[in-house]
Formats: sequence, C-alpha cells, structure tokens
Amino acid sequence: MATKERESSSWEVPRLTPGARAALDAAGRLFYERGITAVAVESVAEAAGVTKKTVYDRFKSKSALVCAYLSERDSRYRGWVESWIAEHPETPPVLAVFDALDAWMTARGPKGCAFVHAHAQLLDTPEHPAHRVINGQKQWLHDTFRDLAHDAGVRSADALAAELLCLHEGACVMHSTTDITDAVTRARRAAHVLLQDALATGGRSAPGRK
Amino acid sequence: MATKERESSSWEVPRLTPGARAALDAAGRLFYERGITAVAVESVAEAAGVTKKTVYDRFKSKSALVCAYLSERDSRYRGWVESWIAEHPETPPVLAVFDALDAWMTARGPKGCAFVHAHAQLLDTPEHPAHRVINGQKQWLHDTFRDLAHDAGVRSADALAAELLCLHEGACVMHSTTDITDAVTRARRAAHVLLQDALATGGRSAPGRK
DNA sequence: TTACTACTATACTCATCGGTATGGCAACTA
DNA sequence: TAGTTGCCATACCGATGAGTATAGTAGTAA
Repeated sequence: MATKERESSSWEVPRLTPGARAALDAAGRLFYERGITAVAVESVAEAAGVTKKTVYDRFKSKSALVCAYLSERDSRYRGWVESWIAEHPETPPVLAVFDALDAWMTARGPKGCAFVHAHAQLLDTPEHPAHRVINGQKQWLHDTFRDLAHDAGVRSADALAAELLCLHEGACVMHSTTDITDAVTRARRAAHVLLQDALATGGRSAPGRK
Repeated sequence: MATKERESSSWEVPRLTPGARAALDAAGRLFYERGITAVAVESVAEAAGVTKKTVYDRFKSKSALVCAYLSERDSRYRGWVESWIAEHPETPPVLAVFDALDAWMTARGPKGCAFVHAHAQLLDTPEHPAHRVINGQKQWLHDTFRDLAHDAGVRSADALAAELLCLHEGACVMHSTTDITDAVTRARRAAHVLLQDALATGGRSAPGRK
C-alpha cells in the first residue's frame, strides 16, 4: 500500500540501467535546483557523466525524463511521510505530516516544492504529461490528509483536508519566496488548532480505524 | 499609504508612452498565462501591436519588462486588497483579505499566483531583479496580515501573520495544481478559526488602533 | 527649419537547445 | 560465432529567442 503500483504510461521506465540511473539522479538535482526548462538535456548528461545519446537511448524525450524525475520524487516523498507517521505513533498522524515535511526540508534544501515549481515551469504546455504527475501528488496529499483526519474522528474530514493542504502548500511556498524560516513550524501549529477545532465543533464521528 | 512610493530602480519606467503601455498590457497577459520564460519578447510585441524595436526602446531588456510587469501587478493587488478592506468595514480586516483574494480570483482566471510562478520560472537566475519584486510582494502581505492582526487585538500578531500567509499562499497554489475550487473559501474559514484562537488564548493586547 | 520623440519595418548576429545520425567498442547471451 | 545491449564520441540539423542595426515616417516643439 505504501508503494502503490502506478499505471504504466508512455514515459514509464521499467528498470534503470547504470547510465539511466546516473542521468535520473543528475536530473533530480539540476531540475530541482535550476528549473526544468532552464536545464538542457546536455547538461544533465554531463553532470551524470554520460553522453546525451545515452540519455535519449534510456528516455524517449526530455518530457519522459521530466516525468521520471517527478514520479520518483513523488514516490520518495510519499514513502518519507508514510514511514514518518509509522515511526511516530505517539504523534497525531495529521500533525506528523508536518513534522515529516519539516524533516524533509531540513534534510534537503528548503527550496520549495518541486511540483509547484514544475507546474509553473511547464505552464505553456498544458498537454505535458508531467502535469498528471503533479496533480497526482497533490491529490495524494489531499487524500492522505482526509483519511488521517477521518481516522482521527473528524466528521468533516474532506473540508479539513483542504485546509490542511493549504497550510502544507503555503509553508512550502514561503520557504521559497520569503525569509520566514519557521513556516512549517507555524503551519503545524495552525494545523493543531484546526484539528482541535474540527474535533470540538464538528464532533467525533467513528473511532479511528485500526 | 495605499500607494507607497517605491524606490526607483534601474528597471523603473517613468511615464508610459502608448507603445510601452500596450507592450506592458500584452506582457501582463502573456507572461501570466504562458509563463515568463516561455514567452518571447517578439510575441509580446506582436500581441501589443508594436514592433520588437519599440519594446526595447521603452524597456531596456526583457528583465526590465518582467520587473515592470510584476511591479504593476503588485501595485494592483495591493490596491485591490486595501480598497476591499476599506469598503467592507463590517468584515474583520484579516478575513477581508481572503474575501479580496476570492474576488480577485473570480474576476481574473484562477491560475495561481503570478509571483510564485515567476519565482519558479526564474529559478536559474538568482540575480534577476524580479526576485526583489517577488520578495517585496510576499513581505507586504506578511506585514499586512501582521498589522491587521495587531489591530484586531492579537498579541502574537507576527506568528499569526505567518500562519495566515501560509493559508493565503496555499490557497493560491491549490487553484493552480489541484481540482479543488473552493480553496480560498476553506482558507478563509481556517483563518477565522485561527483568529478566534489567537484572540482567545493569546489574549487581546491593546484595542485596535483607529 | 531644425531637432527630437515615438514609432514602423526588416534584417541580422549569436547562442542555446531538442533531437537525430553515424560509427565504434566491450560485455553478455543464444 | 552472431546478435543484442549499453555505452562512448562527435557532428549535425532545425528551431527559437535575446538583442542589435539600419533606415525611414509622422508629429511636435525650439
């Protein structure tokens, strides 16, 4: 359940050869730090220590490479959040998501959300397959918040999920566009208040499953 | 106070000639809809009904045009929010900001925040002067929230401001990356809860200034 | 009349970049 | 031994785009 099989699309990469792995790693760094459209495939190849030909032999196109990059990042973040929740059973899961985000930001650079950035960088090509990956990431986050809220006993879990997602996304954005460094901490505190409010006013529904 | 004089920078445009006005209008549409890096100066000129030469005669460079675009949008949004607050004295100002955002989104297309998008699109050039405009816009929003919260009697106005900014930014992001259409409404409700909580637990400080 | 301003029109330079072509080499496998 | 796979190296094509150059026109102000 943690690693749900994603439908195989045109850009899907079955198994990664060493060259493909190196290219995808380099793409992960460069696309995130400098932006997708600003980084040439040539640069990715150079940083990976392979030739441009190899990149195109492993990935059909730059679009496919971009999708692989975002898809892998998506998987990583999902795994990160899910294992954080599992490893911190004493923390209310809804809040643990924010702790996971905080730790993720600390571990890697606080440069903002790769998916939000990708969306902006690919604004001119709405048909770009990466948009499906981007939407999928946000949808997963929303559904996760909704399920966790529901399990916590919140009746209007769907509404709360949207509010929590606001906080999550907003905290990421603030890390990239403001000097505020404790945005995630603030978002977590706000989430705590919203959760308490939802439990107090909306009332508890069923006891949390499992 | 509504239209505070901004310091004149290298990209500042004193008075706009008809050609410059047309170019800036076209840039405003195209940069926002398709993205800054994806739109050529040539395209802006064509859409404006002027020649590329005219654009470069009025604006030193594409960077200057981008700054003028963002700066003008910044001014417009500030004015929009400030007059919305003034025209709705019955609404708590902190919440009126979200109403203003909602109305702004409804009036124009809900395509997300131009500044967040610009930041992502200009990731590779940290020295780009537009980053100052972007940071300025977010700083203004934060300071506005802080002042309004303080006026409402919130003691920890600075902390609340960061949380409200999270909600504001998050709601914008959700409009561009998810199918959730009532993000601003949800953010407003969350802001209401946070405000009540801040007033109840943090306690009121001084009575709101005039 | 002169000079400046705002503009049109077109052509050009230079750089970047997505993607392809060609050709070759080493390892593994049928 | 033959074929396939994964890779290297290099060159190339076509498109796009920032910015410049040149030359000319209409209005306006000294």
